[in-house]
Amino acid sequence: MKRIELDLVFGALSDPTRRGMLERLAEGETNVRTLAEPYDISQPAVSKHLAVLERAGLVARTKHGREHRIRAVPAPLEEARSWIGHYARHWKRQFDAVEAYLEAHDMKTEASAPAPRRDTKKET
Amino acid sequence: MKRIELDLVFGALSDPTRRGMLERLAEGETNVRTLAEPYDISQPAVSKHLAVLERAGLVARTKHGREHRIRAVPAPLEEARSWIGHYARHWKRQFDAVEAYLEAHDMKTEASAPAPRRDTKKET
DNA sequence: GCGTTTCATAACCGACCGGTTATGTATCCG
DNA sequence: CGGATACATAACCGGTCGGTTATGAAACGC
Repeated sequence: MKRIELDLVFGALSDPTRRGMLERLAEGETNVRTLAEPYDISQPAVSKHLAVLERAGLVARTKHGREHRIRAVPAPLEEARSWIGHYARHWKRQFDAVEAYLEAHDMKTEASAPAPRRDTKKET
Repeated sequence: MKRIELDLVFGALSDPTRRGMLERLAEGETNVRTLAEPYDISQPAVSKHLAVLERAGLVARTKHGREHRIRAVPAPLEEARSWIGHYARHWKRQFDAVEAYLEAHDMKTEASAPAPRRDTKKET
């Protein structure tokens, strides 16, 4: 369930136009037209991008007459950041260990050691 | 250029199988078969997922004989996290302001005030 | 050498994505 | 009222995506 949400959040972030819109929204609420301004795409394309962002919960909409004011919603982003952060810690540790190993054995650039010096203790 | 990279990173993260693989990689390097084990998909499908992760720079590969040892690479994730973090600060501020406003005016749930009490000073 | 294992590549399929044009629906305004 | 403005929706199109089966290539082990 959370999985699906993350799918949508990361999926929404994978497009530069949508990221650009979110960046713009950091400056404050705007209507759709203003949000679309920097991009050389049709108005329906903008509506679609907004729909994607909305489905992911990244933006919310408040109708003011014929205008739709769009604002960013930080919660899903925090979730995404948290996911990354949670695993990044492990990865970093892992990565550092590998780096240290390669460094120590002077094996940078493509390992593959075909005839291994068998004094390495096979660390399962 | 960085834009394209972020596209790839977020795009790679938008799939639950690939996120699962990264989670698994937090526990350490593995070969492709082991990485594929939890998923009920064909081996070529796994290869494709790995290719996506590799293109995004999230994963690196070292051939050991016929095995390909896969490991996580933290750098692109840090970049993604940093992007989120950079704008999340603004969004949060923005969001809190809006929340406070709605709270103060008791306007939670769908605003749109059709017949506005016209003592509000029209704040552009 | 030969079968097995590990993985990649090719070709194909249905679904979705990002874009378009055309049209519809409210709302504002003169 | 009627036109203009702000937006959504529908229908379509080419490309990518996630999956498949079939096949290929390289390394291991007997």
